[in-house]
Order: sequence, then C-alpha cells, then structure tokens
Amino acid sequence: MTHLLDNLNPRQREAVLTTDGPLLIFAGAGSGKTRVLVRKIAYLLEQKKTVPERILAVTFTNKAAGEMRERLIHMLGPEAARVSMGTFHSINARFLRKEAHRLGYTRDFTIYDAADSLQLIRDLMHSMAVNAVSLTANGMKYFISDCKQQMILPDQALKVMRSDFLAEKKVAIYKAYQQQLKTNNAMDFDDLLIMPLLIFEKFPEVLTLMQYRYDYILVDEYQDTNRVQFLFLKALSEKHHNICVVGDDDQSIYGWRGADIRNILDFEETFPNPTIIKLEQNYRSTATILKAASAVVKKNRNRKDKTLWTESDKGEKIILHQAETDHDEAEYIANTIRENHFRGFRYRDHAILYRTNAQSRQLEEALLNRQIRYIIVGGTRFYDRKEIKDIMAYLRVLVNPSDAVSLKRIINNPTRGIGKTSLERLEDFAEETHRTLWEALQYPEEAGLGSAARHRVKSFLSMMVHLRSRLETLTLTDAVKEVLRVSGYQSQYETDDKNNENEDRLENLEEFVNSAGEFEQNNEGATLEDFLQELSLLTDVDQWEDAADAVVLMTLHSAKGLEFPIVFISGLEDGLFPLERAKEKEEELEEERRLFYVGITRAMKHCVLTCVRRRLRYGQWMPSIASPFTQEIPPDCLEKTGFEKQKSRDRFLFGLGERDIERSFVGGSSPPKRKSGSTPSRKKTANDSSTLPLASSRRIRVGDTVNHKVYGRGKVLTSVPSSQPAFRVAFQGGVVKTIAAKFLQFSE
DNA sequence: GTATTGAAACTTTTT
DNA sequence: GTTTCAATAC
Repeated sequence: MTHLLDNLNPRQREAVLTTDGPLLIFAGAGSGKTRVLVRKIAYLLEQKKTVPERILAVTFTNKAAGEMRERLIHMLGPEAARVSMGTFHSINARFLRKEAHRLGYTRDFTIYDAADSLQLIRDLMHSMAVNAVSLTANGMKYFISDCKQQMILPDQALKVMRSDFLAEKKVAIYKAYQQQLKTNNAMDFDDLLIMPLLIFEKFPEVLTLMQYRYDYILVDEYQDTNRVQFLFLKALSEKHHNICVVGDDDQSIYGWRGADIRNILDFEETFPNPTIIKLEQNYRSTATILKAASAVVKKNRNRKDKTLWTESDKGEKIILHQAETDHDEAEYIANTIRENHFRGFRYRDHAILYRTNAQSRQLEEALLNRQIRYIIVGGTRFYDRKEIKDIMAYLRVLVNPSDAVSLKRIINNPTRGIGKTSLERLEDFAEETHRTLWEALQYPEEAGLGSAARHRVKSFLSMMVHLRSRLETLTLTDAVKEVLRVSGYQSQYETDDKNNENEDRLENLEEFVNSAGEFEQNNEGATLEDFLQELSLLTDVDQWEDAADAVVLMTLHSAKGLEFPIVFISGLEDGLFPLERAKEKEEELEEERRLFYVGITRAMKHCVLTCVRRRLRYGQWMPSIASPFTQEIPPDCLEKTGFEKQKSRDRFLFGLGERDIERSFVGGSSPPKRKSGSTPSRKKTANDSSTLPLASSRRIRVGDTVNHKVYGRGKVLTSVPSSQPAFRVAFQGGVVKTIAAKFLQFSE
C-alpha cells in the first residue's frame, strides 16, 4: 500500500487519495501529473478494489494512454491493462461501432479525416453550384467544424448566426454535408464526439448504461477539451460525480480547435464542491528555465495566478542565437547537437521544435549532412501519402460500399476508362433515385452510360464484389496484398522505367502491408474494420517509436506533454512565432505565448532559442527580427549570441573584424557562406588578422578541435563574449571549460 | 476519355 | 518553393 504513495509530495498525495467526488487538479508544467494519474489509478485498483473495466481514463494521444497502461502493468501486473484508456476519439469510435446503428449508421462506418471531409465539401459546393467568392471549401470546413465543436447542429445553426445571404448559404452546405456523410455511412472527427451525445439524448437507457459502466473517470490535458467533450464527460459522470480532471490553463494551446478554457473555469459550477488541488512544484527543469518560462507566461492577462517553483539548480542560461538565414540557423542547431553528442549526450536527448511544419526542411538537411539520426514527428504523414490513401480507399469501399468519397477516389485509379462524364451520370442517377453511388453502379444502362462505359463499370463492379467475397476468408495482410494485386493498383507502378517516384510508392505500399501485419500480430482476431479505424485515429506522436537514438523534430503543438534534456525552439521571429495573424487578437497572441511557454518547459537541462535575420518564405527573402517573446525572458536568464548589435559592440571593444566575430558565433564546420557582394567594411576587416591572439594561421571557430596545455584535446562548443575572445570547450573525458582563446592551440 | 501544361493558392497548429 | 486545380490539346 505504502509504495503507492512513495516519493509523492503532500499535494500529489492528496490528489491520489481524493478519489470520490469531483476533483480539479491544476498541474503546472513538469509537476508530475502523469505520476499522479498512474498512482491514482493504481490506488483505485488496489485500495478501493475497483475493477479495471470500471475506470475510464481519457488522454490526449494514444501514445500517452499506452505509456500509462504500461506503467500500470509494471506496477500491478497484467490485470491493469483492462482499464479503459484512450483519446476521446478512440473511446467514442469504439462505442459507436456498437451503437451507431441507433442513428442509422452501420457498424462499418468510415471515419473521414480532414482531407476526406474537404474533398466531400468541394464536391458538394461544386454540385450545388456555390460560387460566392468569399466561400472557399477550406473556410466551409472550418465553419462546419466550428459549429460541431460547439454542438450546433445544422438545424440550429441559422438561429445562432446573424442571418444574411452568406449565412444561409453556409448553413445549406453544412446541411448537405451532414446528409452526405450519412448517405456515405461516414463520420468526420467531430461526429465521433457528437454522435454519442445524440444517442444519449435519443436513447436515455444507453446513457444510463454508460453511467453505470464506469465508476471513475479521469481526464488528462483537460484544458484542451472542447464543449462537446465537456458535455460528454458531464453526461457520463452525472450519477456518481467521480470525475477527476487534470489541466493547466497556461498550457491551453488548442483554442483554434474549439478547446474551451471555460471548461476549466466553469468546472466548479457544473460539478459542485469540487476538491481543488494545485501542483506547483516543478521536477523537470532547471531554475533558470522555469524562471524564464514563468516570466513569459505571466505576461498573459487571462490566466489563473499560480507560481511554479523548484528545488533544482540554476543550471545553464538559455541561449538565444540569431543566425543570418534559416539555413544558417539549421547549421547552428545541427552543430550544437553534434557537439553535445561528442560531450556524451545521446541524440534522443535533443528535440527541435518549430511553429510550422514547413520549417523542418532546412533542419532535416543540416542533420542529414552530418549523419545525425533524426525523426520527424508529424508533417506529411505516412498515411497522408497518395498511394497510402488510395489503397486505404479500396479497403474502405470494400468494408463500407456506401463511402462515395473513397469510391470516387479509386473508381478510375488505375485508369479504367471511367472518366468524368460517366461518373457524373452515375452520380446524377444516384441522386435522382436516392441510391448510393455504389448502388448506382449496378444500373449503368439506366444512368445513361454508353455501351463501352457500361462494360467498364460492370467489370469494375464485379472485381470489387469478387474482392469482397475474398475478404471473408483471407487474413488481414493477405487481404491487403490481394487488393493491391487484383485491382491492378500495384502493377501500375511496376513499370519498366524505374523512376524514383514509382519505387518510393512501391516501397510505401510494402510498408503499408507490413503495418497491416504488425497490427494483426498485436491484435488477435483483428478485422479490416479495426485496422482502418486504428489508422484513422493515429496521431503523429502515436507513430513515434522512441526506442531509436535519434533527434526528434516536431511542432510545438506535438511536443505537448513531452520532455527532453535539451530543447531547441527555432524560428523565434516576429510574424512567425507569434504568427502574423495571431497578433491582431489579444486572445490569439496569448495562445501563442502559451505555446512558447509549453516549448520552454519541455526542456529539462538546457534550452536554446534561435532566430534569423532573413528567412525564405514563399520562395522570397523576408527580413526578420527577433520575436517579441524573447524580450519577455528576464535578461539574467538569457545569453545572446550572433546578434548584429552585439557584433558591432564587440568589434568596438576588441577591435576585431566583423567577419571574425561572425565566424565564431555562427559556427559550423563549413565557413559561413558569403554573398559576393559583401559590404566594404567586411572586406577590409576580413584581412585584418593581426589582432587575433592566435599563433596558427587559422582562427578558431565553433566546431574546431583545439589543444590545451592542461586539459588536452577538446572541441569548441560556443564562443563566449567576455573581455577577451574566449570559447567554451569540451575536452575529452567530458570536462567542459570556458577558456580564453590565447590559451588554445589549433589542432588538426 | 486522357495527358500535359500552366496558373493560382498556399502554411498555422491536429483529433 | 510546393501543391492543387482547371483549361487545353491529343
């Protein structure tokens, strides 16, 4: 019993022991909330003798759920695996497989991802002949999602809007969209949250069943729940009120996705007399990192006041490095990682975070050049690739023929001579006779197709029917292989001219077959339906296998909930982070600031911020200045390198050439690339090497190997601005010292 | 009915 | 710099 409370501070202990009634835990960054959640579940199981099935734990990613489950198994044995865990989406998808029939969907319904939804909206707007300039498919998608996240159904949408022509149009599209989803036997991500509530409403007995099914409900990352999720929790816990939510309003970064900060602030109203516990001791970061992060987030006006504290040492200062271009920025980061690796850090101790996925490219290249292992979490996902989406569309249609979006994707892919005209006729026929597109395929004559086209449709149909019957006897992996073969999808890439693109595609398809095999192994008796659902709900972070020793690259959003010894946050420039469009509204600016806060607090030992003077955007050079956020960090926590201002100051102080300083700051094994049109002053001072107190003809730069009389061989990590040129040097044996340049010799 | 070309839009962040 | 869509030629 006692081990459940070992190594917990009094607040954490209280959080574990408070099991009954509503409990709101404010858990600051790094305050050990995962530990608390795990211990709490363990406590419920061991001390309260709760059956694992009667605990529901909601996490933000499936990976987080998996980790929690593993820790529980480690503590309590395999029984613990039976606790219900997952994201809202995966938990609800599971529920809907059983219950969606109540709303007229079959258990084989398809889950549409963002791209599928968008495609459907596009088609819809096309056929509805919507051509209002201000209505884009993308905008419509946001509108619909926005409505759904606030639980506004198509029928209610008009009432809550200022009604004008545009509003009516939008609502009409929303309605048509929802209808089409139903026809297709498909749900989008938001539907996964809404539909269970509709079922509860229509069938109270189902709700009652659910209310008695779980005795305890725990929710992680509560600050990022939206209205619908809140209503779901409320419905489930209404009987017993045993709901424990853990959140941190300072880490709320999904406002744009409908996350509703009111859910935290209104918790007390919905669940009367809650116990409120604040976890404010940080166990993750150095005092400096914590101080900097706190100072930043305190600039936000809309937050509950709290103060994180730590017993940790001050640690190193946060570095703020300004490079010339994004290319140089990447070089700087890659070099620093290489040096750290030399000093004994593993690659996986490093994370590089950025605001937008597009920033990953330069970083990748720099790491690749140095043969530093890395992994990108997110970005263009494996499952977003064309060939993967295509094969998935085949599988989806086989499982759920009503899915018209997928059907349209594959009917002429590979080309079978069923083109635009035929497809349009079939769609019209389906519409007129209230049939699904799939059903319409069975009546090509009636749809008005010519004899040639008729024949082609028939052979496509019979191929699909044949595949469908084959599925019943084949294993998952064999089924996927069979589909690839019979459909001719694979062979279209096995052409004679082996260009790279085709080979890549084939490789990816093979990878897909492998993942089916893996899924089959991990889930006994897994069906194709299960596999497709799993794929739809996978998050980027879920796919990250952290066994490998590799640097991790991801967006700040994806980094939520994670920690790394060394964290780089790149692209800290005004207009990029915070984004230009977020600067107009205070709310959005504060969310950007929280994102920065989340980024800094991922770091345990060291945090490096980088920005550039000019960045290539849309293929054009944009001059940039450092993010205003960087100025919110207390100066005594910060060490600036590479800045223009500093350069001129240094030159003034030391009489050094600008280029020399630049070299020592920018670092890199390759000398900084210079445009031929350098300024006159640079040219003049570049030759002025006599002022450098070095015996060797080459000046010492970051990344060089040097010799020291006492410490021996070492590598130059960074230059240190002080009264005389100096560098931080990592010597063999792990000693790191700051040494004046004059005591260092260049070593080959 | 299909392939090729060129313009235009586009990047916030994700279940 | 990249991706997606529409118009044009075959």
